[in-house]
Amino acid sequence: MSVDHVDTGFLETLVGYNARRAAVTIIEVFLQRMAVFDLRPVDFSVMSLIFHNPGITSRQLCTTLGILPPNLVGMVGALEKRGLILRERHRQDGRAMSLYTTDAGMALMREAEAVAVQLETDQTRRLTATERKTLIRLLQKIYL
Amino acid sequence: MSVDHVDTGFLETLVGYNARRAAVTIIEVFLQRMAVFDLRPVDFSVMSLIFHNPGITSRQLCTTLGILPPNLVGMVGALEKRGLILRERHRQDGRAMSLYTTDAGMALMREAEAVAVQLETDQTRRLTATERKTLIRLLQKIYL
DNA sequence: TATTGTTATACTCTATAACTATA
DNA sequence: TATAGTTATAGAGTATAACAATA
Repeated sequence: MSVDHVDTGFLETLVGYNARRAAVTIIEVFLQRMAVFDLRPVDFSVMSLIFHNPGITSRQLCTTLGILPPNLVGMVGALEKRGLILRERHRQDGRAMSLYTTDAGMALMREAEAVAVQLETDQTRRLTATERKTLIRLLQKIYL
Repeated sequence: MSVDHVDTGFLETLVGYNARRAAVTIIEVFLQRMAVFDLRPVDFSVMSLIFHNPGITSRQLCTTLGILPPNLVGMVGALEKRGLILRERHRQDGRAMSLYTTDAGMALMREAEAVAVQLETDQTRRLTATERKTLIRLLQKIYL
């Protein structure tokens, strides 16, 4: 026998379940709208951090975003190949690489971040401005 | 040059970014504490839905949890092999499989859900009971 | 003709080990 | 001796195509 209505009552009492479902829902739309920039969420995060933190190192990117170094190499390489970022040897530490957005990278990110802000508005359309602020504050109380 | 302090200001204005970070933080602890039951988050969700919806079909599980049918087969097969669930041919629809938790499965889920509830309390310890309720309500406004 | 479940398989994402260059 | 970056590779997670059985 199947069931008429699936009872998700218990799972919906869990913050982890709800946070994951909400994140997945937003990421789906993110993927669609960022396809024009050929940026996955992780590429967007990496570009945004380099954009707002010129000279940030690969290690700092990994620590901030929870990416493992071997998995960042390919991403940064691809972004450099596309002419969106530059890699320079760090001036004080010859082991590290300093990352910068190129003019093309900056132009792309200005557009991409505007799309992200619009997407944010659309995806939280059922929330008031106050509720959206509250939601973000409560989420940060969990992971920060 | 590296940067002294990484500015994550822009990313932190995005609900999607915050929801994902919060979800990942909770899931990390979930993995640790559910290891004793040998249940990943997806296994827990599947077991919980079968537990609270006896007779639910594979198709209903897939639709509810956003899992693709080919990827559910192995999970259900493993849970059956462990003696936690039973699979029966659906009585009205010979194509479908009805799923039920065994006594062992029910006993396991009573324990596992108690651990999930405790984990919930621990992970949201910086939130008041009201804030936790608000957080869940706002997240559901996004994905439901 | 459509749907449920299944198999096989490809693709992506994430994780581990080991190496180099530098500190 | 430790750290930043890199390479190669393994493992986990997710996706598509095609099929049998049933509706």
